[in-house]
Amino acid sequence: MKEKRKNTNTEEKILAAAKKVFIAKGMAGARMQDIADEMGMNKALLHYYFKTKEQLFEVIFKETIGKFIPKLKALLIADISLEDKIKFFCNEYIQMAQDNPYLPLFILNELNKQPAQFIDKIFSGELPDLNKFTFQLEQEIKAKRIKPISPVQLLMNMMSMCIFPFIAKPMFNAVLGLDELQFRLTMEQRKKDIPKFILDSIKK
Amino acid sequence: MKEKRKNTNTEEKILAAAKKVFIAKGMAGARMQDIADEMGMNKALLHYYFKTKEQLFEVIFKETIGKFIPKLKALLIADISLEDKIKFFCNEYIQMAQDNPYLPLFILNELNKQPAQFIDKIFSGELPDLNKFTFQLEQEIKAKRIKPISPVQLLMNMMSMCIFPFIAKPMFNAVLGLDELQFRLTMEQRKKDIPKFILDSIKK
DNA sequence: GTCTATAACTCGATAGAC
DNA sequence: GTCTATCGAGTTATAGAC
Repeated sequence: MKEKRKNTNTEEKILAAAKKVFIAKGMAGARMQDIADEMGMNKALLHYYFKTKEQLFEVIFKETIGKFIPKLKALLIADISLEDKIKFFCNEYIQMAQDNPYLPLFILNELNKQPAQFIDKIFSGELPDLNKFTFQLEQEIKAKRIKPISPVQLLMNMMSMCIFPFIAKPMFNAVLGLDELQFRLTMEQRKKDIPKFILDSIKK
Repeated sequence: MKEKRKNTNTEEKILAAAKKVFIAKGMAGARMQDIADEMGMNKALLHYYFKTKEQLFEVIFKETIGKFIPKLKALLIADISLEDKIKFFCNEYIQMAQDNPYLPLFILNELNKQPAQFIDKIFSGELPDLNKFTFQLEQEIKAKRIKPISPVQLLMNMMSMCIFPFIAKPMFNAVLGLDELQFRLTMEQRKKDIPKFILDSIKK
């Protein structure tokens, strides 16, 4: 009983420390020693609970991405207006990146290394359903409420504007002369600015 | 004479092999062994021509990126209308990515590993001058020809929409159901669509 | 369960033969 | 100039004491 309790407790501490380190340094950059230091215990223990570094990472990754993807899938088929969909989408996307700054670049790297397998993994074998979104868009266009635009171009624009700044953050900070705080505020602002930018462009 | 010829020849072979490997795996992920294998010779030779891995990387890097950045810097301060600037910028950016499909992700990875040094390297110590662009934008806003928008948000939007699709290509291809050809055509289309999308959004 | 010590491995770099 | 063999630093993983 006592062992079980301790076990669980330590396991959680490891996961918390590992998440912090993995997010800060990425899978390749993270050292098992860093994780041990972060939790104030020793390396060997990590291997006792999670056989390999790979395995430990896998657990963290699945937990982080596992919550986010279903949310996005659900949003695409939700029963709300196109305008709200765009607003919620940008908000969720940017918030996720703010909470997990290292994740986007990591995902893109894995994606490019093993496209098919990786897509299968993150979407759990079921790609998001775009029919509803496409249909909504077509309806708005037919009703002359928005200008003609393909769902492909619209989705590309929306996702790009939300995520790319996080990946290229050091460059933006340097070129645009932002510090950490200003960057954070800029991205906070973009939760509203991107939907507005998009809607200003497509609305008639 | 013979040695000199051989020397140059081998050096070029090394550079070609190294470029391939570095771009595919990044500085940290690349192995000297991989490069040696790629050119069908042995590791020690690499160190004979380029003392360290770092040095070899440096040469490749400068050659690859060295052509593109000055073009962009020049464009920002060019004496053309804001509208044309946006059009040319998107065109150049997308064309570069089409010609070097692996370069964007490579650059972003290196950027995130060693932000300060990397920025110094790619901009050769001199950051792009945004004053002219900012001034032009302000003029247009004052003249009520375009809606208020900060240069930061505008540049972020523009760069994001041009580059991100190349980095996330496998995901877009899967989710949006595109094949290689359709993707290429989509990006070709975006050379015109992105400027239009931006201008539709900000023009009054 | 947790620790210390160390084995096992990876990889950049060098020595030295040809 | 090119090769084989090996060193040495850094890191993951394991053995074994407590």
